Amino acid sequence: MNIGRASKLSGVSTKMIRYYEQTGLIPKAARHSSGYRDYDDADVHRLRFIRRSRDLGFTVEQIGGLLDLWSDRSRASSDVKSFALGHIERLKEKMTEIEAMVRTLESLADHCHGDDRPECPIIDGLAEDDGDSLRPKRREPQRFGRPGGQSARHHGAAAKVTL
Amino acid sequence: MNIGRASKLSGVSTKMIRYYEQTGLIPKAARHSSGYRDYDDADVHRLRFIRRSRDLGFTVEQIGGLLDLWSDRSRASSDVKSFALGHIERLKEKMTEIEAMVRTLESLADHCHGDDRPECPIIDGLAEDDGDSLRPKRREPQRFGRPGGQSARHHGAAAKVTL
DNA sequence: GCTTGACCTTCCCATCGTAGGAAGCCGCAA
DNA sequence: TTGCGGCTTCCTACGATGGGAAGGTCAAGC
Repeated sequence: MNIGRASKLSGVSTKMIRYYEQTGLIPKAARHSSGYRDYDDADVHRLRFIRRSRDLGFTVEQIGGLLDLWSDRSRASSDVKSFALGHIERLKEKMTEIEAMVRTLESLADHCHGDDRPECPIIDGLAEDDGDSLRPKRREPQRFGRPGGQSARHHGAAAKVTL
Repeated sequence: MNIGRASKLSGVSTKMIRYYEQTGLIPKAARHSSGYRDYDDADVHRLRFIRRSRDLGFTVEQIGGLLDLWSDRSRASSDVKSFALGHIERLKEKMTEIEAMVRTLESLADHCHGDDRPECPIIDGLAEDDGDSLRPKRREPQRFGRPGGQSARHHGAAAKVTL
């Protein structure tokens, strides 16, 4: 079958199929005499595998590993499982980062009247001229030296999350 | 001050400072006679604002909007608030997507023995040859026609999340 | 003075996954 | 034969970031 058919059956765009071939994720497709790529059911099956893996957040590189695990009939299921668990961990880290952003933003938004006046704690929070924490807004003048409790640096500045 | 100093004070890399200037997010910096860029405290302040906004997951384009809101002294706080709330919504969507991935992966991993035998429901789930749902794995042969309850399509295939 | 090293400049390239488009060939049907 | 839709390759872009090369500048130490 042609690439368009394989694309429809697998849910992977033709652009991506060619890209995966080019980068070596999948082997070079057979060719008709016309030069058209030719795919069979096994190819489509693999493309589906790839699409599902992408849907689960694996990078293309990781999918290379998954494909190896798939075709390696003698590998242990523990190999796959640790791969998956590692990925789950990474996903959870992302969630934690985003969660921190949401919490920070919500705490800022909570204090914003959201009316037609210009004063706005959200913008003020972003514009604050102290260090990295944009949170508890300890605006009281005198308290220098580290306070006793749990105040500072609760969830300041998460790492990159690539939205 | 030079760009390196501004970078250290703001937490924005020199590369990024030049990039922000180039793309118009920040105005072109003043120059010394030597050609070196020259920054003042207000510039650093703005860079901090940008960095904090990035840390909260805003795109550079959105930060352009935030900077406008910041400098527009007559804008309503509701403008800022809706901006922020919209962003919070987008972040929560991302979280939901990632959450779905995690749930799917965990349900697959839960059924994987993770020992030295090769059988692995995780790989099998990715390789399944039916539609898009990679879940309840209703492998029983005979049950055609849609089953009664809540079975299929629970959380198959989230959209792009750009990990 | 001159050297050295840290800092600055611009310009180009790579990343990652995906998409758009141009120019041109192929296949099939009317 | 014409025409259209599909296929080919090649180039471009995105968004944010970093790496690095080739060369100019500055300040400190001799």
